[in-house]
Amino acid sequence: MKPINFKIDQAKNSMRAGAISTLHGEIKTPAFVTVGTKATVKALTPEQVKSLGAQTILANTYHLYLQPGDKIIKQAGGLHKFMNYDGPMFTDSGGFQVFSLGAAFGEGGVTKFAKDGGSADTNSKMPQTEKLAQIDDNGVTFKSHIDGSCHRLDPEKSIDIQHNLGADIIFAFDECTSPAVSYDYQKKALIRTHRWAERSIEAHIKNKTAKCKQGLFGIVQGGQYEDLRQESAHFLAGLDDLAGFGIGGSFSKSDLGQVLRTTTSVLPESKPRHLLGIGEPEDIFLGVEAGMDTFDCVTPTRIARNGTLYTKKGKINILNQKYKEDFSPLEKDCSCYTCTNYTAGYLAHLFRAHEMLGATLASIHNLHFIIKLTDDIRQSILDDSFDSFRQDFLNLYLKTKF
RNA sequence: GCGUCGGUGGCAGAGCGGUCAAUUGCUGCGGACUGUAAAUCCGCCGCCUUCGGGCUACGGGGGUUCGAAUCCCUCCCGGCGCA
Repeated sequence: MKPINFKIDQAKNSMRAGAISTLHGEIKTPAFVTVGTKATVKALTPEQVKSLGAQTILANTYHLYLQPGDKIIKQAGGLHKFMNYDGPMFTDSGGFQVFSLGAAFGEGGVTKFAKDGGSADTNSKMPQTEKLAQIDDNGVTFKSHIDGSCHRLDPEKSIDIQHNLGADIIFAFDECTSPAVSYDYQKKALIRTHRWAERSIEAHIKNKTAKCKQGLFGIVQGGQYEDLRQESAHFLAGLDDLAGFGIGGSFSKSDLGQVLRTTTSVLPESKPRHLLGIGEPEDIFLGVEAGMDTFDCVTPTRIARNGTLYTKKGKINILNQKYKEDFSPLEKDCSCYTCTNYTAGYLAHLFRAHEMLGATLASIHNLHFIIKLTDDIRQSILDDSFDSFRQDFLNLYLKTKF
């Protein structure tokens, strides 16, 4: 029996509405995957995560390996038991930390997205620091961001850790590249990631128990280059032991949709596709249209903790003066727990007072917003009304964004 | 009343002759955040500005000095001690 099954309920052009079934339940797609890096969705209990409509959580290999250690989580009975969450779970392989603690470390403004137009972002400077990750063809040497101790992660180690963690969907170890890197480097990294995918598979299928419980996804790389994306998708499509695909790495915002379409056109329709680390509302529309099934992103919860909230009319900053005396809900017609029980003025107070309930209420609202959006997108595919839904949503959302 | 210490930008609190429109923290006002190094980070925060600079400022007034938030005199206000 396969640990992961994917069925398509409705497909139109390249997009589809379907369901991924796992041993811990089903994920109706397209779906937003909440991020719970360290076995916790920051500021929320798993019960809150569930009750706001989330279907699944993604945790992180590198972070849990360092703290508390994958052995401890195995001893506790696995990730689900450890954090008291019985829904489907993903674990990322640690490939993103190759980037965030490597190329991007100490580089203010370097993100997965190349800045359109190439202007450097001077708004978020961080002190120049020695990189914490060094890559070679066999793996990555990390200096722990917690205590500076030295650690080695490679495909076998990453898969071993992910076996111990026990998520339903696990990812092959990959190199997430910086968008600033040259074509030649992207290609080099791509080839390395392919070798690592083969090694990840080998390590996975060797473990008979894990093989039956956990589905392994390979990760497509290639940066913003369509030919590299295609090459990568081709390669991974040929690996039968993969249960699905992650689309990783860096993009340029202006041609995200195009690059994704090029990629998915090569991937088999029968397997689920996860877009790693991307999840602004406008990106989800692009992704779904290009045939992506699931999306994880830290944005809803991170910006929530920093005081930014999604509304149908765009993002707002609750710290802005005008919300101090606004005693209506953030959004009048929002059905989330926060909006049905609290006012914008109360949230503004909590954030000004640095009260942690603010982070909780804001996270509930933002996750509800993005999850409801993906649910509505799914429904619009089933109803064959995706185009008009997208147009109505984005007209309102982007128009008042600034 | 005498003695003594002190009065600095919204607050706290540095500075004790030039490099001071004045360290720093907080508050205030904006902004950023895309597989979480993040309840974080970045700006701005006397007034005016064609962003070069200009103007008024460290309790009030007077003085010393080329130059004072910084030294002296005096007044006002506050803390403490003694009557």
